[in-house]
Amino acid sequence: MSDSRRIARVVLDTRLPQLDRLFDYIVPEGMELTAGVRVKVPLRSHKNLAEGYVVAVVGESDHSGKLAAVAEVVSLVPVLPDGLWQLCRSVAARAAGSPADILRLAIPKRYVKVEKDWWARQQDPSAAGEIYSDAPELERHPANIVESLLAPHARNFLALPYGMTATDEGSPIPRSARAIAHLAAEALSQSQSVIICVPDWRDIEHCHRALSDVIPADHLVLASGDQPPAQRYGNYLRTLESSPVVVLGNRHAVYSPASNIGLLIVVDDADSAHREPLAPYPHTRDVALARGSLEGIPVCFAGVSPSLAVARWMDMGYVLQAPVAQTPRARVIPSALSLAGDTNASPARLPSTVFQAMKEALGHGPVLIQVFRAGYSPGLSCAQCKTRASCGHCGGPLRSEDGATRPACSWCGVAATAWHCEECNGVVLQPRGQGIGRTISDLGKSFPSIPVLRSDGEHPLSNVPHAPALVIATRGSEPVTPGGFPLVLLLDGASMVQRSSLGALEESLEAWEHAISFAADEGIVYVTDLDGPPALALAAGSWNSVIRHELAQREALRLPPAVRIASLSGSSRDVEAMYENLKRVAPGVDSLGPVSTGDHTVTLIVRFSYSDGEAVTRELHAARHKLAMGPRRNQTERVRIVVDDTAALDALAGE
DNA sequence: AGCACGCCGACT
DNA sequence: GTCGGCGTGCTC
Repeated sequence: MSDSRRIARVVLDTRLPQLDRLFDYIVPEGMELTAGVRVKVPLRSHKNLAEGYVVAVVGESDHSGKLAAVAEVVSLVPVLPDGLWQLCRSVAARAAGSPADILRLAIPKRYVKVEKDWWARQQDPSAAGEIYSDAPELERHPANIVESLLAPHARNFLALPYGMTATDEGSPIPRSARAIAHLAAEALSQSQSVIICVPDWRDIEHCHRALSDVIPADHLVLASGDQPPAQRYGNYLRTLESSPVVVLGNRHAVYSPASNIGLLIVVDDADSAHREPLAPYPHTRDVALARGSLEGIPVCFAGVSPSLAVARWMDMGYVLQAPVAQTPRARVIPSALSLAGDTNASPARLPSTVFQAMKEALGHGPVLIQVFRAGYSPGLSCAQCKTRASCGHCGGPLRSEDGATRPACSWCGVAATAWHCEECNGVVLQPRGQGIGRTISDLGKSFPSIPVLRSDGEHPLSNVPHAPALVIATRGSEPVTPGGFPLVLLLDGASMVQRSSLGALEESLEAWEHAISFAADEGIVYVTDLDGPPALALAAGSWNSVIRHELAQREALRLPPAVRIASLSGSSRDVEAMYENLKRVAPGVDSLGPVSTGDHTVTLIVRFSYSDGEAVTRELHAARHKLAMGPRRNQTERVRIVVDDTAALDALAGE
């Protein structure tokens, strides 16, 4: 028999590292099957079927043993095109993980009914969508910018404008969203697809409104992790069609298999929502670059200011800064939070100038108050000895949500009923530090006739009317208002930027600039409790010197993004052994730690250069494989490996 | 993960 | 004699 036989190479949809390779199966005579389709295949026994995807159909197998046959084609839809498969392999390799884990992020769960409807529509030629011809009256980016952004293999940073504008229907949207929408429309008018990855649903909402003005509905597709799964699958199927689309979504959208992609846009890549929370934790920024180089797709990072990583790439000439016109930015004034003894302090303990400005602004519009985090105070401590209060259950920090309810642990949520201090046996808790919530409740009392609107992660507001109100929002949850806020208050600046986290500066910067961009053009922004270079940079609207300084420091200290890292956690012996192996394949690596992270486990952070990246991640992947294959007397994996794990660095740096 | 294969203790 | 424990290894 021979040349006529077909062999399907299958990647299994499994979480097991030991099955992380391709398996060959005979395609039974007469079975309809192409590369990219979902299949069921026998594994080890003939009644045990595993799901997988056909990666290729070939004539020969290099497997010496006997081949089993594909048991079933789940559906004929080629949900895993070759380009996506190559991308998943590349991303997995970089993170020392399995392609199957990336596939699970990229391809949504199948919905039979949705797929049947879509399939029927595909077979019906009369239902074909119109060809998109030209965008209506675009506020055009200068042609040379568009040209350089859309050039094959281009990598750019696009500085987005500040301030608010409105859709055709009059709902307020940030100018940045409109700038992105118009860029997408330009590419679509050249029959090219565009992928836009934004951090969260709020940005999706803004961009969607902006896009709806310039893109026909049947060329606009949402690809977001938090939409209903059936709808997500339907949208995924739409992107498999050949007509160009604009795909708007969160970090999952970066994998979208849209055809003829002309531009891949990553918005606000400093936002932590771009870091995938599932193993192997790929970052949209890295996936985008991998895709750019694999497929020759131009990549554009966009934001009101660049992330550290992008700033570094610009320094290296790896990413170019797209030239854009200067846009108006609200006036930013840093001011110190008044202390209790300050005679000029307002009732809300704000400097009297700020208080006066609020009074004035509240005469004709809403005032936005950005707070660092939810909750009444940043933590509780023993009233007697001032030791930080921790949970008797798990040792996590105790918090009191609004100052009135019983304190609870912010890690495990257990209420602290009969709390007593570990140090001095005191039983009285008091708020630690200033407590933003207190400032806010004081503010509320100072303006008794003004309504207070709250917006946080759990109860977000997307729009507030342009009417007097105190709008209190946690960072990232700020609503917009028509024309922008006449006054914005950024509270608690120092504690935001002084956290020990490696991302503190970057995240602070992004949160502040975001809030500033929601202000009116003629608006004023006060930042409380912040001084030094960040305050100057915020006032001047230029972070250049602060970012350069930070990058130089990271370079000197050998910290990301100047180097790459991986964390190894497990028994001291296993971790050390793995580290020694790594040093053999890449002599340039060095380490931080090990530090003890729980009973009998230590965490070691391995630092390696970008040029060693391939060797190091390959070795880590092999080590993971070996661990899975080895004896399993202890159910849990013996060493936990996380590549580019900056959270581990934070945990190591300060408790 | 499952599931088969394999090599020691108690059973009709 | 063989039924079945779970320790070890492999899955096209």
